Amino acid sequence: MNKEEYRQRIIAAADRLYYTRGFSSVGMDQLRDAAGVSLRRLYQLFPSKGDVVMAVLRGRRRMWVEGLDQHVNAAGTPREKLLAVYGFLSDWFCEEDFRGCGFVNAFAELGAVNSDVADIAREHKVSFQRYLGELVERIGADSSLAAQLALLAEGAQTTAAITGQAETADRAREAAEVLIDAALERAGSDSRESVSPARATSDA
Amino acid sequence: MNKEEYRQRIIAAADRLYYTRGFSSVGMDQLRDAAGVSLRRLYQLFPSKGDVVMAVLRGRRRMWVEGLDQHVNAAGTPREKLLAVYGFLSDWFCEEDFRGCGFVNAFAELGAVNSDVADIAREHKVSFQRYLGELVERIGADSSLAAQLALLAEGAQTTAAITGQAETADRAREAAEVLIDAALERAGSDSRESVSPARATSDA
DNA sequence: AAGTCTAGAGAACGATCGTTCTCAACGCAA
DNA sequence: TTGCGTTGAGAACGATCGTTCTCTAGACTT
Repeated sequence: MNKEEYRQRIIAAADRLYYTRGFSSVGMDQLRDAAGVSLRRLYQLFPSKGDVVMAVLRGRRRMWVEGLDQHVNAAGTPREKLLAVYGFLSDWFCEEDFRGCGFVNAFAELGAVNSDVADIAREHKVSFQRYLGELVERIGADSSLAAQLALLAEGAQTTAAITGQAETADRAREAAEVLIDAALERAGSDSRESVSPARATSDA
Repeated sequence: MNKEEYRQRIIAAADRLYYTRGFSSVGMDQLRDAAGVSLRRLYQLFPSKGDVVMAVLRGRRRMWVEGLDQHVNAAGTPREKLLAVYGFLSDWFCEEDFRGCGFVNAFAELGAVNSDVADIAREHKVSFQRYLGELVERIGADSSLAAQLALLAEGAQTTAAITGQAETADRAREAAEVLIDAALERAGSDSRESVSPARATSDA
């Protein structure tokens, strides 16, 4: 077992503990036990708890991007790709230990006293909006649609976390369909003169 | 200065400290200094820190309801009342120490280890949805619209908190207008046969 | 085989936290 | 004035936390 494998073991254990109980509720001793490493090795690989926290958040960022890409790429049309975002959320919300967006939670708990945490949370949200912006561009709708769809996704995460209702993702998806169609209508009536309501998928 | 006045002083100081720095970052000593009371009196009025936290959250709940009511009641038509929700958010987001929804933050930091906190956060979100449900009922749209509008408001709060962009409230409002109009169209074409797109405000 | 380096187990340390206790000062009834 | 209850200021306590240190055992080099 090399250093990188130890790192991954620690990050995986820390991610689960921090996510389910909060950051300040989990001490280094508990992390050592859960990861099955010595305190010495833990501090050798991560000089401080803050380093563990940041490594966990970076890992979560990667997993989010991968999971999202996977769902979006599996969808066919650009419109379906946009809606696949909410399918991704739905799958996530159904996991038994789902407890909201890890970055929102980290920002809430540590953002005010740890600027690195605040920064990565902001980056995460901004890059998600950018991601949606690219998908929105492909269906030929105005970029403001991306911001609207991001709000739905964001709201779904916190609502599902607090109320525990995984179906929240479906409500977000339904709202997204309405917003997408409305944006496409607008785009259609802007470029030409006027266009029939539904069905306005752009090219791939 | 009677007991109730002391309580309010303590709650006000705790609210500001907890909201801006997080709950576990603020100790009872700092709270004592900020509130200008003795530790003895603090513990006399609030037997434990958890009691202060719950009192703060209950106070925030009251302030949220009052502020929301104020904005909504100032609006004329039912449709404007629904949109006033986002005006309320906009004003809030512009406050300099805005740091997101206090209940989301509390849930993120303490919800996993403090069921009272998780409960009040859930109650807060559910009652907001119910509130929107009543407003939605008045414009004659389907109740699913309330869930959609709640997601926008929820997403706006976390997005504005993390990115710092107060204009997020305006994006949410624009999306809300689209969703409201679409819901009214649906309601119209259900009860009658078909109806013109915009302008379908119901009676007061 | 001797010496050197590494690592595990966990004790120890210093800081901080929530909470309680001490003690002196004060208000007030008799 | 004397005695009694209450209060403020802050020391003290016990627990916990992040971090470091000690001690020992084993692996590896020559």
